[in-house]
Amino acid sequence: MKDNKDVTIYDIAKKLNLSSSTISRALKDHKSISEKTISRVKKTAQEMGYRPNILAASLRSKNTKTIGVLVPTISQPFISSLISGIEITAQKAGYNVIITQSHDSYQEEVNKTKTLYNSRVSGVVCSLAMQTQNTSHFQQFLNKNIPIVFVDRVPKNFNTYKVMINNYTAGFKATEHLIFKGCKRIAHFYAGSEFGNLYSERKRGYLHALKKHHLPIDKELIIYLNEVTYEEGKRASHILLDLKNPPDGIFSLNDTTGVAAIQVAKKRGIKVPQDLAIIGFNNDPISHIIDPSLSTITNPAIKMGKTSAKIILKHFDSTEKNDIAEITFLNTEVLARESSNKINFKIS
Amino acid sequence: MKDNKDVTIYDIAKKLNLSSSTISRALKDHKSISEKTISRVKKTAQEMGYRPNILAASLRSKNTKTIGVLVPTISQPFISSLISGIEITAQKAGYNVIITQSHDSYQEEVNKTKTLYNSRVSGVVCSLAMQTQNTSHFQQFLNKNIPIVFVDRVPKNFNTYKVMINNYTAGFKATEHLIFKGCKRIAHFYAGSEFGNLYSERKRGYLHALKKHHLPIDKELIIYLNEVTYEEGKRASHILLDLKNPPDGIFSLNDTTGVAAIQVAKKRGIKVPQDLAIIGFNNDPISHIIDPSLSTITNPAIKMGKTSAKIILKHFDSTEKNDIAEITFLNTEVLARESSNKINFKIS
DNA sequence: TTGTATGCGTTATCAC
DNA sequence: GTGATAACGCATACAA
Repeated sequence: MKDNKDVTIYDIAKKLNLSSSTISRALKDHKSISEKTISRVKKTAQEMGYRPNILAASLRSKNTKTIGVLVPTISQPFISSLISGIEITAQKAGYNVIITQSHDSYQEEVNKTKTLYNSRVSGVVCSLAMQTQNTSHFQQFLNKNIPIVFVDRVPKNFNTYKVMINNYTAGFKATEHLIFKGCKRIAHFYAGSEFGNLYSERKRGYLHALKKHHLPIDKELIIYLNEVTYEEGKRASHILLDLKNPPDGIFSLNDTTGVAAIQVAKKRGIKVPQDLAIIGFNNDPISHIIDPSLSTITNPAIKMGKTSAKIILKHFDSTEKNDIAEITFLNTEVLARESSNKINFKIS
Repeated sequence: MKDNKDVTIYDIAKKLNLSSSTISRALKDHKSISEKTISRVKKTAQEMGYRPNILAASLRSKNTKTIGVLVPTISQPFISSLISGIEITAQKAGYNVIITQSHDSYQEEVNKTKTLYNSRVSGVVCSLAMQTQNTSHFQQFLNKNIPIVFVDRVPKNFNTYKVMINNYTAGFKATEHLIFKGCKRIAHFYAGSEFGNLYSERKRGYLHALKKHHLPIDKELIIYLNEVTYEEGKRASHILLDLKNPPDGIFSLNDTTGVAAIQVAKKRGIKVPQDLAIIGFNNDPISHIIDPSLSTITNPAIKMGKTSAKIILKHFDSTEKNDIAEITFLNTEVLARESSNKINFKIS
């Protein structure tokens, strides 16, 4: 019950008539220590209730065994799954995970990088804030050879590890899916700057699919969202449905806004998918709860997290730091559900 | 670009012809240092690119300024919002947040407490695993005077800080809401052990509401879920609707299973809320996406997180550690939506 | 195989 | 108002 002093390697050393360095080595299964000593040391360490002081170890070895995570907001299905994946892999390897949020603000992102930097994290996993236009605030990590993995929302011009899906291909597949279902006038929600290339890549895929299938590109069908929120999704949907010539399909940049589109359509008496087919992105829980269920593109959040953590761990093991610009692409799939289930006539 | 050595207070001291202790004090606005020196020191610290080594500081002062978080799973709306709240408050006070998950396993929870303990966190925020039956693994924190705040899923017999809602009252209110809407046979989903009193408290409120309004308690309407998952919610719903005398209302322990109930009912051609009124718990995003929208009980996740962090911070400031068993109750409200919107005849 | 000595960068306790 | 010095607990280069 008392605020006992911690047992140190010196205490163990004294008890066993050994030196502190022998204890230190024995506890780490150092080669040069005899089996017998090792087991003796470990046993008494156990008995004395020794716990290593990782602070001292970190100070000495200049390695905190901590991965810093910087994301827009924790409380989004995709992000929280991502973090979950990071945590699982990191813990297995004996690494702790520190989390910080930028709340999609550039300034907060800059501040939080400083926090992580000062916390001397061993590595960083980051998904950029929507506002972020340049990434000079991440340079400090590279200067110290601290690996940084960008995930999902990755910067365009910054040579480092990246884990992502091919948003261009995904956007293409999503749009083509609607085309295969018979849509002729497909609208699109996008957002963000050209810098964070995620949404603009999806848009590029969208445009290419239209072109490939000889469908006209109508600028009034391409709506820019100021934020990727439910409210903005509703606003955009109303704009589309107010058009003289409304769309018969929507490829939305995510599920939240896709769901908003379904609800607006339903409220206005427009049938989904018969009059309006919709496909979202991410496979959030809401996408299969909404009625009709929302077709979507899978986005492997947990796997992204695990992969990001693994890359960081691998970086520590390898001595050659050449492949630091490695980009890992994970697979996505079209998840066809009710919201796009029109007559299926495939153009081939 | 180089792996430069970090600037230390010694470097600043040398440059200014001062002692390292003066630098240390100046950087912390120590009273006994002159204004002039303080500003001189801070300026050159800035210029030299000094960053404090919090590892060394932590080692010396035995304070990591870190809050450890231990939750079942990060990727649940309620939990991720909770963490978000913790992070916001902690960061403002200069504290970092380490996250760990128990995945609702008792053994993992024990392991993760050890991880946090060895990481020498300054305080702990924890929501218990479903399986957890005893809390002796948390005793180590109290022994070291490390404050621990249990939140949402709190233990029954463990004297420490707790932040929660009054689940009994909430369960009562939810049930009474259905009664006011005209339900006569109200079913209930519950789960967990008696130890984690959260669900059993809700059940207690449910039972009391029935009693108060002279409705019979029918055991076949009270279904135990092995897990609080969508699948279990579906299984339970089918059991209920297979009954000779099925219920006309369900109070579900959370929104996920409440949504499952709505979907099962719809699939079986049972009208919600006319034939079956349903109320959930938590106000998860899915609850207002489902059609008909799910009435629910609000559960202030972000506020719980912020409150938990504040309690820990307050604990550090206060010298008297008497009120360590303080329990904070946050408010909940009935959110009446479509799934319970039957004819409204109030019994008073 | 084990021991000795030193430093990691702070903070705190004296002393002046 | 400032300085010298000793911890904090561990890891490692160098000796033995």
